[in-house]
Amino acid sequence: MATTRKTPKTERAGRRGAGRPRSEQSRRAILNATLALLESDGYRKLTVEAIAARAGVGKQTIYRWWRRKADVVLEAWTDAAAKRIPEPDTGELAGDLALFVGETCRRAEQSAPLLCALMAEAQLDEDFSDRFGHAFIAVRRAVVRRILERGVQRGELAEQADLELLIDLVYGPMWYRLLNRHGALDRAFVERVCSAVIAAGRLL
Amino acid sequence: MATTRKTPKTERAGRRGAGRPRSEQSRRAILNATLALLESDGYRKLTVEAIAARAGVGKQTIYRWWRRKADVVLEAWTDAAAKRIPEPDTGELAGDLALFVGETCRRAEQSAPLLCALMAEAQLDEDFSDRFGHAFIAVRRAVVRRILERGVQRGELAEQADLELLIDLVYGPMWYRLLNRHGALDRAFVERVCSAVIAAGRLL
Amino acid sequence: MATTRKTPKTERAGRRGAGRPRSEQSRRAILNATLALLESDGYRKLTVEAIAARAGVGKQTIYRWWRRKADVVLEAWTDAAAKRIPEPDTGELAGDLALFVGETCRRAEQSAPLLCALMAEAQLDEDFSDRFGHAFIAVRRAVVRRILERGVQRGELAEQADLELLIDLVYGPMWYRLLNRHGALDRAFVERVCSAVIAAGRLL
Amino acid sequence: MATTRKTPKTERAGRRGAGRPRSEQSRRAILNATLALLESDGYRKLTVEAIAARAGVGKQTIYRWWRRKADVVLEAWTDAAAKRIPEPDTGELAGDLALFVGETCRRAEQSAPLLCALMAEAQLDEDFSDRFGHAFIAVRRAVVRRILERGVQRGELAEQADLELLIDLVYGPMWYRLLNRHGALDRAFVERVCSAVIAAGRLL
DNA sequence: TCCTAAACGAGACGGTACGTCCTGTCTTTGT
DNA sequence: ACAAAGACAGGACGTACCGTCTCGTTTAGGA
Repeated sequence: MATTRKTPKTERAGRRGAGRPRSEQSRRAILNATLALLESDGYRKLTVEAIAARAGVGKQTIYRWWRRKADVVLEAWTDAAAKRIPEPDTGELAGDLALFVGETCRRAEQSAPLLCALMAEAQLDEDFSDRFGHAFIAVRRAVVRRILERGVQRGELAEQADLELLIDLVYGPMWYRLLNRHGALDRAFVERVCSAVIAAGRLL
Repeated sequence: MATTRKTPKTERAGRRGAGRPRSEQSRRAILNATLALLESDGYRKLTVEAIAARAGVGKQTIYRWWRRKADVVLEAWTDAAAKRIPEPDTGELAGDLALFVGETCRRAEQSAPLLCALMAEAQLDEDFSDRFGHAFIAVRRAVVRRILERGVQRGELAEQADLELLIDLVYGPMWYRLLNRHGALDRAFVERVCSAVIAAGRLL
Repeated sequence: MATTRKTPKTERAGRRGAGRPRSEQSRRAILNATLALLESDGYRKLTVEAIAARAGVGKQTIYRWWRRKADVVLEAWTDAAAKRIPEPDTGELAGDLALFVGETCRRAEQSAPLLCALMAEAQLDEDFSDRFGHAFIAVRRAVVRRILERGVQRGELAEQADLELLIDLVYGPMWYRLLNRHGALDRAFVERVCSAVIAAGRLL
Repeated sequence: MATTRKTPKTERAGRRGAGRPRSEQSRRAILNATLALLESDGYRKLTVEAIAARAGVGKQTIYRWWRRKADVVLEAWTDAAAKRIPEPDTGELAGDLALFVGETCRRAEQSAPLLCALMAEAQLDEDFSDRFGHAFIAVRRAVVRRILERGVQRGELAEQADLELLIDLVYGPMWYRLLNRHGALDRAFVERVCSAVIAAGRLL
């Protein structure tokens, strides 16, 4: 996904200017250490110092490539869950939606603490908020938008349906449950959310 | 709202034991300083030390009455936006919902940064999460639940409608927009969310 | 000796205003830790972090009261070698000088590494240089000056003798040997330096 | 002066094996940058990184040819003040001493900060201390020794005079004033030091 | 003329210590 | 007994340099 880096001097692509190149090994070590620490201690206790120590790396090497802790986490998670959720195309809105929302919820529930921590960080840092919004939220919204657009073309949704709102109906309840932990993202939840979205999309 | 205090020694009511009573003046100063700092610098930079300094108060006085920073913020906001949203009862689901959701969104948009900070804090602190969930989220969900239940009784919603899910459809998109700032909580949003909720609630 | 402190807020004397008073226990712990570490590892390896750790003290507590490492060392040494060298007054210049220079050399040789480190630090830091010059060098020069002045009064030295230069003849060779380690500060050295000073002081 | 180098592979002389030869241009740039930085910021802030940056040179190029920062400084100064002080031989001790001490003080006062920095470094680094002692201090002491020895031969000094001590009387006060900045190395100082040395040397 | 080898600039690397900031607790004096 | 003041132990922060290590490039002989 390539969360934007600091690009310290070199232009990132093209002219592999002078100087020792970035160590892929260190990058991996940092990302792995981050995931391991997240797993064992949670985001609150995750410190840059701990990551550096666990990865056997200087702190500077972290700060050189990531602006803040949350960026490391974002990249670590992105890297780990690299395989995108396949964009389904069953030829029918209900099917597409069920598949996609189902898979999304399944994965979200697995990574719940991490996702919540990222969302929290986005609230505390303007800069990370942007990165998170663009690299993460927006990408996922786009997938749903395409699914819905196909539904409009097939006449399964109203011509003038407010797609942005429908997308919010898909992701809103999911995040709301994730963040507040008052309900599971189970099969029933998925079914009903999908039904609600389709019902709402049929109205003008 | 009475966010749970530490109630340091005295049982809060009854025997107003000896000793200097709590200074209401300090309490106000702390709450005001908190709001002022939140406004000017954002939650990230809000520190207990800064609050104490701004309020002209010892740090201990803060720790004596609130367990953590977020509790102060919660009380500050509760205090400021004290007047509850009236629970409407127009005799019709659509009307009740429109009134309540409209007013909720209006207020939420005003206090957006503060609400987001509280939600963020809830992700980072188990303990505060509980308090936030019970004192805040749950209370507001209950209002919507009562509105919906009246709708069921009047036959405006299906008998077996999943009220929990409908509540999520009310609050989910709102929080989602608040947290991600990708859309406004305007009149159109309110209308369409209400329609969607009602439409979904008519399905089995 | 009271190397000038930062005097953090309170005026140091007089109105012992509110607030927790400075912990004498921490001060002692810091000074002791400093001496112990100096002894075992030398000045080069002496770090503020190590002092704090060894003393069981927060780094802040060190920085609150001393501006830099060398100030701690200066105070630690001053404190330890507190007992001043007695200012001799035998009624005869040769005797006074022999006693004082002898004792000074004896002690200097004992604390050689520490003294050299302080002198080195004074070269690297303008600010410490002043403190060292006034709190240390000047005090010791004054003692010699008084001894010499009594010699002048008794007619043992020329009326117009350049006392400043004579003092340099006393301390110069001593420091020179300390810093360069090319000769001992032994009995012979003391005797000959004293003779030289007196001989020089008899010339116009 | 040839401060000992690392002699990186090549034996320095003889078989100038293959490979790119050392860049005299870089050497000059490093030495100049060092002097410039010393002048503007003082020794404390003189870092290898800063020298490299200012000289437009890789850090490695510095480490390849000098073991530590102080060695660079030593060579920079040696290079700049390259012309040795001529060893005077007027046929008379007083004259020789006056000439040599006068010129030495004149130059020392010019380079005072640099000399003090070198002396400081010698206190902090065992290894550099040796190099400094042998390449610098000892050389200068030898000159004075020869002057004094001629004085002994001519009968201007006592046969058994302690020459080592006399040398300390020459250099000690000078260094002492340089390091403590409590007095100038002016004409009067030179005269009186010389007189004192001769007077002391006449004693047994 | 090419080949080999060392030195070059650049700059990333693992580290260490820095000096600052904030937390939550404590110990005073003052009311 | 509470409050303001402020020192305390602790711990993480982000930065500065250290001395080492690759890189790709340059500059000499020697083949």
